[in-house]
Amino acid sequence: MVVRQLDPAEVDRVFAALADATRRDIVTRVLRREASVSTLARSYEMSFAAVQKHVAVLERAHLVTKQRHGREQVVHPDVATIRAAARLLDHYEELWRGRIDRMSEVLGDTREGDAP
Amino acid sequence: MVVRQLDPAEVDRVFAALADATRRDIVTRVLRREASVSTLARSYEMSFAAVQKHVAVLERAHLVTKQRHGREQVVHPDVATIRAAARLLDHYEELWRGRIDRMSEVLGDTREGDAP
DNA sequence: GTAACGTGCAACCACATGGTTGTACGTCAG
DNA sequence: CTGACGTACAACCATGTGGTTGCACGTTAC
Repeated sequence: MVVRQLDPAEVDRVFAALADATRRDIVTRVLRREASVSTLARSYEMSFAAVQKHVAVLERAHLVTKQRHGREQVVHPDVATIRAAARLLDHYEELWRGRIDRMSEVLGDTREGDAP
Repeated sequence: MVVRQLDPAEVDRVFAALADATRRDIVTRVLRREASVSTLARSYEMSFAAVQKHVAVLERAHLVTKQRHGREQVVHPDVATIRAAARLLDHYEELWRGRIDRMSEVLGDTREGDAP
């Protein structure tokens, strides 16, 4: 499967967006079922405007999209971006694996390496 | 394999730490080969103190550890945390998959669902 | 038409972040 | 011993972030 590549500035936005528990909760909620901004807002102990801002941050990071439906704005997840972020972290693990392999090579050690 | 669970506050710190290109570069560098703080500092167009702060942020997020070696402080990666973050994003994808399955069930649609 | 609802946006505030410079201290080389 | 190196830490500044309140505007319900 082809995963869209994110440029560094977009990676910044994605991880920054995920660095807040409320926003992560919004993502998990709309992954289960899309919801309007006001519906989401009722779930949290903060103002509507605050939730609106969180959704805007997620939208700028391309983690969610909004779709107008009458007077409501329905929030949908953008799984491609989540997948791209997951693959980036997987890539870090592969780097680590690569280092283990190089070390094993040097040491003449054929054991399957893993994190210490 | 068992992946250590991160509490929400730690997830905050991990993603916040990864939301900076310099810090991501530091992580990739020490994944390939551990390096002292001063060695890292020479690679970037900023002061030693700035790099030192970036390393401190990564350390607070448990993405790296420091190990004193003489007068040098050697930075090592903490792959367990990277793995935990990757698994968290994988979990989001599974939620999405779960929703697709529920939708398919309701619709009587047996096609393998994927992101639109 | 009117009232309530959902949204967008601006102004404001407290606080964290990313950078700087400067100072101090332990360690290693000569 | 002395000097250079690597580090730690504090003070400072500009900017971004997470929250608030208030207001304006389109949409739906009655």
